[in-house]
Amino acid sequence: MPKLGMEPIRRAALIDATIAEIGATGSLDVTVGKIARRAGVSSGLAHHYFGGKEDILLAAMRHVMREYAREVLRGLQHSDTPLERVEAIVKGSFAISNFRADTIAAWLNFYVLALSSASARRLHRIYAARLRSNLSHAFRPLVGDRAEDLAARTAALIDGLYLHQGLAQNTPDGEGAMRHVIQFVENEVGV
Amino acid sequence: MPKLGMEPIRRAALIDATIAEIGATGSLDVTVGKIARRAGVSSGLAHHYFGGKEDILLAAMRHVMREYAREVLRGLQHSDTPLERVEAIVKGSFAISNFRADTIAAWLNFYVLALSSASARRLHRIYAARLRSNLSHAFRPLVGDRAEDLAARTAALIDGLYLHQGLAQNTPDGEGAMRHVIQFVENEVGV
Amino acid sequence: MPKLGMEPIRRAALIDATIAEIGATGSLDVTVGKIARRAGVSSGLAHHYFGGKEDILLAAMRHVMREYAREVLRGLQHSDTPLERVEAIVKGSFAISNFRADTIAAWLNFYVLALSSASARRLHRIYAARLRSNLSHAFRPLVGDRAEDLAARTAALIDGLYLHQGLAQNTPDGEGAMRHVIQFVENEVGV
Amino acid sequence: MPKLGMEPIRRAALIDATIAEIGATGSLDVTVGKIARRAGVSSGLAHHYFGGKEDILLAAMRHVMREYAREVLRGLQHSDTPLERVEAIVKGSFAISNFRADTIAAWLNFYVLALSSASARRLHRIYAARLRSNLSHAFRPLVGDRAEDLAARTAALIDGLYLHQGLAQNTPDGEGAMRHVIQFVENEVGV
DNA sequence: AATGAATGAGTTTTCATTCAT
DNA sequence: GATGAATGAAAACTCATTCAT
Repeated sequence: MPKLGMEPIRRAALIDATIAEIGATGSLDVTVGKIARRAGVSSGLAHHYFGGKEDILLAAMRHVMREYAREVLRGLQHSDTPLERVEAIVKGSFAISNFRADTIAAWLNFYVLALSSASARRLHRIYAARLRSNLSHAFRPLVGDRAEDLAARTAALIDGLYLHQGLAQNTPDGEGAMRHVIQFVENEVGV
Repeated sequence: MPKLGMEPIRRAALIDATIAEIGATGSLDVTVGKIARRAGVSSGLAHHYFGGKEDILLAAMRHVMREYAREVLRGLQHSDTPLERVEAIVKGSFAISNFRADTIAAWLNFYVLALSSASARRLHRIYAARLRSNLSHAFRPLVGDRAEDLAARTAALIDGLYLHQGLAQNTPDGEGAMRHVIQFVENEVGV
Repeated sequence: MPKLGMEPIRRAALIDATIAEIGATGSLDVTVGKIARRAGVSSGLAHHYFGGKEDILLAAMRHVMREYAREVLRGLQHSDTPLERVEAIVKGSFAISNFRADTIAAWLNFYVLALSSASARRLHRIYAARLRSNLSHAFRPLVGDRAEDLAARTAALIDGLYLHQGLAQNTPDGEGAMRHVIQFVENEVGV
Repeated sequence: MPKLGMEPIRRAALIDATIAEIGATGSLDVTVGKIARRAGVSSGLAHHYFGGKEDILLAAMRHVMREYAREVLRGLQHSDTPLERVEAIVKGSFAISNFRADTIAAWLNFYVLALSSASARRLHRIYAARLRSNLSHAFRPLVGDRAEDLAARTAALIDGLYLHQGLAQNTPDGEGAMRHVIQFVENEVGV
């Protein structure tokens, strides 16, 4: 007899398994079968819940993005000055909850998937726009019209550091990456 | 005697076709058959010359990297001051010869491939080390001990802009990306 | 729940089809697709159950060897004198259950496969050692120290007759082959 | 300018290379390209001289069989008594000129090829008939009407020992195999 | 709900064979 | 005569997806 309310548990398990699997192989050439096995369910069930492989991948990315958004939000709620707001966004990007080898691999693969998949592209645009907008608003009181420009550069730097950390031989160094960005920001806003 | 000296011609055609094909699909899920067809040869020939799919991909990336290195070198030869040297490296990264949609897609896919393929990783390390070293040398007369650090940040910014440009809806804007980096650099070295 | 317990049925069907296919072509240049079709399943399923072509081939041979061992065992259980034991082993080798054109073709191809495949060689060694040991034990009460030597010669004669029968134009004549060996044995032990 | 009289040299080199290649891989899954390379010529030339792969294989086997026939003939010419004649045939079968790992692998593969290839079968029949006839003639003065039967058994034993020696772990022991057969023969004819 | 049996399309890879030069 | 460039058919193998139970 099927237990009631299993669905959310299964979905979560499959999403976690997906990220773990991407982290383990380093690519999206991950089989639904392996994801399902890692989640302790059958491959059929994975399809049943998500529809298809791409949907599983996107659900996993949505989860990662949600975690990231939550982290940033938490930071913003404790920020009073504009500079603190900027730093909260940056810190959220490199908080350990997102900045694990698994998650970084998922992000990078997702970026590249956005080149070929329309739905991934759509999802990516949402994320990118929100990050840009967050940064822009935070920067405006500090640099006025340069805010847009600075937000773009900051976002690029963040993503570039993700790339480098993802490809580095040692464990991702969130602290170090964060300092890079904050130093850059402080230099730009002239603290 | 058979047509002699076809090999370099075929190899070049296959490499070009590979980059074009990656650009067209946006991913490395590109079939040897399609690459070969685009190059006007049979799939068998592609294997004959390169050995296998991964070898074709790596050969294509080596070609792209060589083009990039050539571009940077050309710039460095016309540079007299340290700042000019930095700018030459940056300009090389965004010169139209590398900074086309095709090539950017290849670069991004290559970065992600380095997560899962040992030979891609090896190749990537060589490229990354050279870029870092070039920037570091150029920065040293300007900022002394901060050179290493600044080189890392600059490299990350460059790669981040690649990522953003690759995912932007419009044609890649090398000029704009370049200005971003140069502005960043000038701000950091305090011109 | 899906149809359960299909696995043993499919495996048996695939093994039978493999032997039939080898018999039909006379070689191991048999495609997984053809085997699968003959077994009434898809080629994917054959891989699913066995892993790969070589595994299918080896599973088929293990089946043939098991049948042979069973036949010999049955004979031995009804044997009281040493000579009867020898004859039981010989009869088992040429019993109709093994000595059909199909099976002979499989054996011969298997022998030759053992020249190039380590796992086939391993399997062959097991079979050869068991046959030798069975014969040796049976011969010892009859010829003492000559048992080893005689076992080797008998085994060679059996395999040689397999070869000849396999290549003969008419249907394999197990009876005739058997008589050859038994006559040889009786002559050697001096009955 | 092509040297005159190169053809026989090329053919011989290709035949030797074929046997060596079969010995090295232990199977007939030998590529024309490898054979040609080993012989120091192009794959095109191999086809030019022999027509196709099967023709190369058959030419190699014809060569092996010719060597064997020569060996036997030489032995027969020095034989005076019937028993000496039998022994000459047996010795020829295990003379080092045929009984090398390479050659044995070729023989065994050839036997199995005869199951699926009509021309190999034809060739095999010629060889088998000749061996049988040689043995039969030699046996007749010794055992009269049992000659046919004894020839068949002797031929089977010879081939069985080939099989066993080909699959043994150590270097082929022609001497030992020969003794096995001669002992068998002497026992049968009652020396 | 959940399984896992089953499919079959799609991809890489290998090679005998052909042929222009 | 001789080359080796080029082809393309054939085969193994993988995997997303479907579906009966």
